[in-house]
Amino acid sequence: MVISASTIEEVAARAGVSRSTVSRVVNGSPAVSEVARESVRRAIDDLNYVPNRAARALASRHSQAIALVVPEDTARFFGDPFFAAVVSGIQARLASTDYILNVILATGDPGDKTTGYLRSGSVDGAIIVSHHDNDTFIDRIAGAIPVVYGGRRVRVRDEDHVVDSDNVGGGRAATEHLLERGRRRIATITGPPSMRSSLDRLDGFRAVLDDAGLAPVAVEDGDFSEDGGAAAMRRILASGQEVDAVFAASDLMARGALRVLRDAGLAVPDDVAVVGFDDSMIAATTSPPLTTIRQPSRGQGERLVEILLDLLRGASPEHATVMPIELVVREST
Amino acid sequence: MVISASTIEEVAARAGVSRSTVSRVVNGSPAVSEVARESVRRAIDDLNYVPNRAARALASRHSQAIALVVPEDTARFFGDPFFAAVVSGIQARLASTDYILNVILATGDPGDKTTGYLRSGSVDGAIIVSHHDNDTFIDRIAGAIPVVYGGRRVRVRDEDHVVDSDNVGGGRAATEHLLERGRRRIATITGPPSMRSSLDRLDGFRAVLDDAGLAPVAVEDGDFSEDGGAAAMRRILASGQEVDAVFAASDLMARGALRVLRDAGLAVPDDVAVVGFDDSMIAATTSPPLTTIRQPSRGQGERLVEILLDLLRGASPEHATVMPIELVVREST
DNA sequence: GAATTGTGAGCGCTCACAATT
DNA sequence: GAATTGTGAGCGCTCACAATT
Repeated sequence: MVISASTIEEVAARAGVSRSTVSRVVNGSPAVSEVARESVRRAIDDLNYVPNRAARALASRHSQAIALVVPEDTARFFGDPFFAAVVSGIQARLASTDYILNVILATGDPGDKTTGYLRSGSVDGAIIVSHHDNDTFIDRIAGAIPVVYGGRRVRVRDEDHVVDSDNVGGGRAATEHLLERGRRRIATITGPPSMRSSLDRLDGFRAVLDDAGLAPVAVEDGDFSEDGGAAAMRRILASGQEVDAVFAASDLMARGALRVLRDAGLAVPDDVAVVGFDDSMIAATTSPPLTTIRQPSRGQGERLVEILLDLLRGASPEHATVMPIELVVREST
Repeated sequence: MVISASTIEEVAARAGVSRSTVSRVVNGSPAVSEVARESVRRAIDDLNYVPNRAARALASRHSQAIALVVPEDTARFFGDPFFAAVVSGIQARLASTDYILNVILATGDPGDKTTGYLRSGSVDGAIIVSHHDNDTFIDRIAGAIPVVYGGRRVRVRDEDHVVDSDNVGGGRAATEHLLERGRRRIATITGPPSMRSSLDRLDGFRAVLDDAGLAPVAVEDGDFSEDGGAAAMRRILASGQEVDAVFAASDLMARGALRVLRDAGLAVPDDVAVVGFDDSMIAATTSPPLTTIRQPSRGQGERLVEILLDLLRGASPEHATVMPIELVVREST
């Protein structure tokens, strides 16, 4: 049963006041008498009035909505608990504001429909996560509304507003930990090279091995997915090289690797030590529980919102925020 | 660099035509000369013009957006590959239309902000998935815009438009399969009782056992999550009862159960057979690969869109669509 | 008369300012 | 003069209809 919506004029008529007074009540202006406010409130209840958002946006030039743009494969976005944590941080920080969150899935090249939507005033700003090097449509969005990026872009630009984790530091910490455990034949499973976080974690990994005078046993792309991690692990084993440790650049890929190691009859950590990245919800429930690099995913979501809110109110937040990482030792190393 | 948007009047002036002609070109009307069309196109390009969606919505009374409303815990929504499949079906079916998808996370009681947004003309209709019995805000949405439900509500209402799987049939098929395998001491791990799909799958399970003159060894709530499934399996084992089979009402819960069984030193399927539900992406990669009930999750997403599109164009689609299920036998039974 | 184009009104709000108490 | 209220214009489109070729 869809009831047609009532308008501000109808509410005004019923309450015996003008359009303006209704608008003031709806928007919480203090410049309204108690009597008028009460009468408007009653009329709003009686008529089940909800302000028309398109009209409000047109007049005020603000939509009070922000978009979370996800240029990622749906299965990957949903499959990775890292995103769940970021999103819940975003939602939590937004709860106390008047902004509503609008999740826009922009798999592959989203085309003019999605790009146009984001440029058309439907949202006041956007948070873009899990972006890839070849996502050119992003520039068209950033040319129209304020944008904050979760993770630096592959081509880093100083004018971007970015909330990133210390991925290089995380790659370093994971690798140093493996060296401390006495491992010397270390492989890594990376994220896709189209993402800065993949490159940074790999850089940290390589730097530490370099300093130790070692070379990686293998560098395999696991595409940040569980199946990709499993496939990468299989390739590493199939190459016939000896391996005593693996740094997987996400917990999900690490879980895939653990599965393959178990199926191959290799013990973790006795034969092969494994370090993940994220410390997502799944890290504690793999078998064995996963040593990993914690990044504050939820906090990253909150920070993304804070930067965007600053931008929307015309402030000048810092361009690059780097969240600290931390090694969490469990039983896989 | 945010550039302020140009308007239809500016495009008209530059192209040397009226506002109306620009509108016709933008909206693909055939009643425009080639010359005018070309000149408008150039002006649009030059000015980087994108129609203001709020103005369009206000004038046309259509937003060309539909919402996917998810009254579900963020971690659960993201963690379950079933939703990923439904969402990708929705996106796929929507790709060929002018509608944009707006994912709205409505965890817990979403409050007036979200409800108001959905009632305010921001979207033309809504698809609601993973709804629970106590989600009262749903009625307020359904009173304002057309709504299609993914899954029947706990209180089934004939006037609702619903796309559902044959959950009772799925529960039956899973249980019959276990009986055929010679199992007699069968437990079930259910979804939350606030969801119709949980109740239906349990009904199918009970009916088949009843017909066979058997009683369930245990009925434990696993909350449709992997950890919930693991905890439920632990409770079943701790009860000390003999169990030779488990029907878990989702693949994710089944995976949790498999983990607990392995840790308890029980072999699957030799000691305990396990059937899941969904045939989601993870079913084939558990160890052992999971026997499960396939529901066409992606197809369900597509169908949800089709029903809603019918509603939006004023047609009268059928109220209840039931998607068929199918037993998929792998190695866990 | 058919094809193309433009005009006027209106969608439902906000916001500046004037008017009223 | 301060507190409260209302008026007019305008946000950027669409849509019916009239005007033009």
